[in-house]
Amino acid sequence: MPTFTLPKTYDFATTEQRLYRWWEENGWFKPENSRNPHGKPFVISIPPPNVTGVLHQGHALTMALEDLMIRYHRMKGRAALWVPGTDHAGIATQLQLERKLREEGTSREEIGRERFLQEAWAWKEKYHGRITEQIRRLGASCDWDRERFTMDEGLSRAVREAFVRLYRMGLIYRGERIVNWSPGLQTAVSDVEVEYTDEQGTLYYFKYPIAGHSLDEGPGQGYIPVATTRPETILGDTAVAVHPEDERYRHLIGKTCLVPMLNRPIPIIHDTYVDREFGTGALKITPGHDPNDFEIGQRHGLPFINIMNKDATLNEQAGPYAGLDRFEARKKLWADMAAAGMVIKEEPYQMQVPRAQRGGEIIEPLVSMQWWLNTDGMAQLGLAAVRSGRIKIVPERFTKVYYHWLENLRHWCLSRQLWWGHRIPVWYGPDGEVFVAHDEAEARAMAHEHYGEAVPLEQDPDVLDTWFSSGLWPFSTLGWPDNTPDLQRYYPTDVMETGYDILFFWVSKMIMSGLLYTNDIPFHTVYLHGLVRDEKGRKMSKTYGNVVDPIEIMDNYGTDALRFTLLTGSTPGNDMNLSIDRIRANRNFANKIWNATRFVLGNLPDDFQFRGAPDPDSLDLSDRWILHRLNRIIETATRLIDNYQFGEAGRQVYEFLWGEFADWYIEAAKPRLQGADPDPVRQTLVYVLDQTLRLLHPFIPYVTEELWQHLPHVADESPALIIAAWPETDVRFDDRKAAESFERLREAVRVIRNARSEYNVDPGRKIAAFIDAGPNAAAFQSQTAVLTTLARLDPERLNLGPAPEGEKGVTLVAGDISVFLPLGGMVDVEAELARLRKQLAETEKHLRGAEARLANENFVNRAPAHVVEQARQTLSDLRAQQQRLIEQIAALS
RNA sequence: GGGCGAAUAGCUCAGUUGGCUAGAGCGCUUCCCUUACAAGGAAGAGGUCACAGGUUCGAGUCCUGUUUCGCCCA
Repeated sequence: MPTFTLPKTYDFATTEQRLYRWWEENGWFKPENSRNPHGKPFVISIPPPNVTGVLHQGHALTMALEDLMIRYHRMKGRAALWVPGTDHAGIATQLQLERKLREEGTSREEIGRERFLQEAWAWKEKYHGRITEQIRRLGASCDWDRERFTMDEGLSRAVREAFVRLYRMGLIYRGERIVNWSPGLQTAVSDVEVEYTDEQGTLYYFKYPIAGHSLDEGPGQGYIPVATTRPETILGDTAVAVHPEDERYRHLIGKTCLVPMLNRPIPIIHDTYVDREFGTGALKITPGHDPNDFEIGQRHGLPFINIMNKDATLNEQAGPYAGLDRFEARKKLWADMAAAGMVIKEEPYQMQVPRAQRGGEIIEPLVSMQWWLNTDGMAQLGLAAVRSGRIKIVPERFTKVYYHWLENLRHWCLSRQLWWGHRIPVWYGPDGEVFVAHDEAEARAMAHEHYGEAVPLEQDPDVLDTWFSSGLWPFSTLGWPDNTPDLQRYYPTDVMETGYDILFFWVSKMIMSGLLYTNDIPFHTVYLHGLVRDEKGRKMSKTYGNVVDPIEIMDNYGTDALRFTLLTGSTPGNDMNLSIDRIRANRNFANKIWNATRFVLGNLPDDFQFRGAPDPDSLDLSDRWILHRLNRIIETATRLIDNYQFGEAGRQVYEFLWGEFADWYIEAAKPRLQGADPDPVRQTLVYVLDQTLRLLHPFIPYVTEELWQHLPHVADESPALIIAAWPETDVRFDDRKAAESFERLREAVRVIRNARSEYNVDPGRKIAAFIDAGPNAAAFQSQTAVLTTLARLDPERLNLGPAPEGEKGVTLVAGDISVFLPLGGMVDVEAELARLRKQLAETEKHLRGAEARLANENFVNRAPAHVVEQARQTLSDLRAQQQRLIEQIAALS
């Protein structure tokens, strides 16, 4: 009968690549080939992974979520477009490359900028394929013809255009301010690229000598006691500050101190910023090397002294300490001060140490000349877009975090002293005159205009922060600044899905720049997912060795298992712990679907004609039940996905397919397939399976597509599941009564199975049964074959009616159904009585609760009608059950 | 210091307009290689939903406070 055979287990390894290629070759990832090519688009821009990076679970989760949305909307008939691409990741990539150069015994300085960039592009070309290949493996249905790279010519033009516009709007300026300096990378980094870690440090207490006095005169006379965590910065002090109301030091205000070892005179000033409780209550002020001191310095007109070179060694301002590394200088200075009698004490101190997000080295605050973006106005735009509801953040609680961040946003340091990135479009004339232009030709023209003759120009050596270009991503990838057809059709995009950890880095910047350049929101919804941790909740890291490699998981368990685990194991905005056990379980789920399909296919004749939705008049009770349930699950899954409750949607369909379709409907179908008229059950099997595969496709695209290809279809059906229509409920199949009757039948089967197990009835043995189904008698009558199969009853000895008088056996009660199994000698009457009395007691307990609830007028009046109705139903069920139990006990006693 | 999240079965987690006798997977116990699937099937044990109050006819779900853990910001 079967037209072919499928292997016993699902072999994902031979399936995945083949299907992905097939989808892609047929152009089904392109919006132009959707069912409604001119319909409403649904667009996602991929969060571009680092072009030289490798796939980790965070990417896998991102891709799973975005592919789910894209596939769902594609099936719903939207022209779905997922724009893929990669990021040049300035710092990360440059770090990699410099490491490589070091291994080769050279350095970027040695080979020079031009060769370095050649190497960088070669490096990018080499690794670009790896990450995009890995994204493909995850089944990501993005339109590769539209792939972009942040340093493409087009996107680079967008970056220059954005910079020039901002400059001409007066929002970009060059200024000497305090920055976060990364000595290893020798570049400035922005505030968000600094992470603060709690570390055990030391608080150094020392004597700040007062000019004209001797240390021997003691505190308040000869010196003022000061504490610091970074003694080397003493060399850059330009004041000592005390609180104006601090009685201990008030008399010293206006006097002069001498910087230890340098003897540079500095004033003692007062400022309410000083915390009298902290340390000694007197604060050394180093405007050149501390952000807070910088502000105090500006307030008081203090000079700032830069004591450091770019590599964090001290410069000539540090006098005898010039040339020393910052930490050596700390040691040496402290030792010298001790020798000079200036040291008071050292205390262990828990401090927050600023470290580079990339690389982890200690960040050094220092003053330097950089390009800055005044974000004040943009921040207001970004705030308004979310406050007004034009942009929605899911989960909603992150809006508060977003607001707080934008409300306190400081100017953004745009320039990086790196080579890999977008060169800042600024040219300088011989006298330092600044020309900001789209390209060199324009700059020359401007310079010519300015000087009245051609002069040599020099371009700013720095590049822009990577996030400056990724901030343009949703529209630069569609062609901006040109008003391309893609930009017109697909912008604004719909959903920005990414990790909550880059809300500040990226999401906020896209919103601000989108509003500024395109005068529109870049997307209407921000969906934020959490971090993927190991199964014990630890952050995955190479040093811990607890990294669960997604590639390895896909090799061992298949892409669908990984995707389903990530999708159903996470809730929006919350971290998830990824466990292999769960992946294995979901691999088994794929196999279950596989085998359910094998069963269905194996029971279709060669000439089977699938007619789509079954004819309601031909249906049996079990068909009506499963079709009613299918309607409910379509409703639920659709609603949940529309509400971004992807995990719950997946779990619900899983339950439906395994717990209802496979465990019950297929089992109930077996006897009918051997019966006189198997066509209705075949039609229903195929129909429900087809619809369920559709519901699962966005979660587990491979196994569903593979199986769907084997299913029979109606004539005008789409060639592939990927572009097939998302299921819709069919009101003809809403049949609550049938569904409830079948639930009763399941209940009856369950109690019989339970009794068989309790009494150790041989699993193979077919037993007699008397089933009194009360109001469901007719429904049960139609299902005798199902009953006998599922409960392993002897068809000859199945009686749909009350139990015989006086026979020994087991009585089972479930609601208004009672079942009698004449197990004769196996039964201990006393034990039976005890069991029934126990069940009666339990029933009556619930009964009292149900009665009390309904006796409460407030409940009946205030609760919604369906809840009251439900309660009444429960009550009547419990009463029927009580009645049956009382009867049975009486019969046995 | 401010903000946010988590706390539910031995373990990992669901449970979103408050309406169940609180669910799943794994693990555990018993039985079954029944012609879709042993990556499986059947039955079962296991939970005062962190704690204390409150709102409500009704709280795992809402409010207040407390404890523990985690994250973000300063």
